Amino acid sequence: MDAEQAVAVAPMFKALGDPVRLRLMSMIASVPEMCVCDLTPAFDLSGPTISHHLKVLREAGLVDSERRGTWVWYRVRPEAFRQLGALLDLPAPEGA
Amino acid sequence: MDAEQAVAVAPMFKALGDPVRLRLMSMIASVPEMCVCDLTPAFDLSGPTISHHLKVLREAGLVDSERRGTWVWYRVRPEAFRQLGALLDLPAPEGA
DNA sequence: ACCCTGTTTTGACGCCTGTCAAGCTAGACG
DNA sequence: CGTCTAGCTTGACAGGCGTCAAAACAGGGT
Repeated sequence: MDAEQAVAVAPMFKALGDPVRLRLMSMIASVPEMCVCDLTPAFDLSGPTISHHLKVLREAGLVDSERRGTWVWYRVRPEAFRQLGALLDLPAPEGA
Repeated sequence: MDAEQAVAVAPMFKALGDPVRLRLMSMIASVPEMCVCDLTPAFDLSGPTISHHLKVLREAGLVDSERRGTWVWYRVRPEAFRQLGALLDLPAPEGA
């Protein structure tokens, strides 16, 4: 992996490097799409804080959001997941 | 994924969420083990800074280090990689 | 015992992050 | 148009992070 690719991919890992965002990601990935109104009550955090975390996930390219009427829906961007998964398939060292 | 698991795993993603650490990890994972003396010159950073990043990777459980004589050698902890990879195999949403 | 090289620790600095309160915007419904 | 709800943005604050210089530590060689 060269420096350029590292700079491109690191933000995705960084976005997942917070327990709240990891749970948000897991919840969103477990269904085709998820309403913010169902995400927020799962945490002991203010609405703005959840909104902030969702923005981080969005800007990392991990999720997409869409407003439909009153509610906003989030879904995962599967190509981002594939990119991360491919990176973790690094050649396993001997003795693994 | 429950909150407890998220708290346990997030530090691994967080450790990979820096371009320097991602490259370090990639370099270490590409061979059975890697000497710090070969890692440091690959970056335009001071020795202490590289040492700091290696410590973060170590404390996240991603690598192990061992001093042999003059030099210190790093190698990946494959079980950590497997744990991360398993998490990224989340059920893909329809329309992927 | 002493120094020389390789690595880590400590201390300090500025920037980034997670959080909340308060204010703002978008859409639905009278 | 007014107002209600859902969600986002802004501003502020404490704590964390990346970096380096300086100092400390570990081994090997002389």
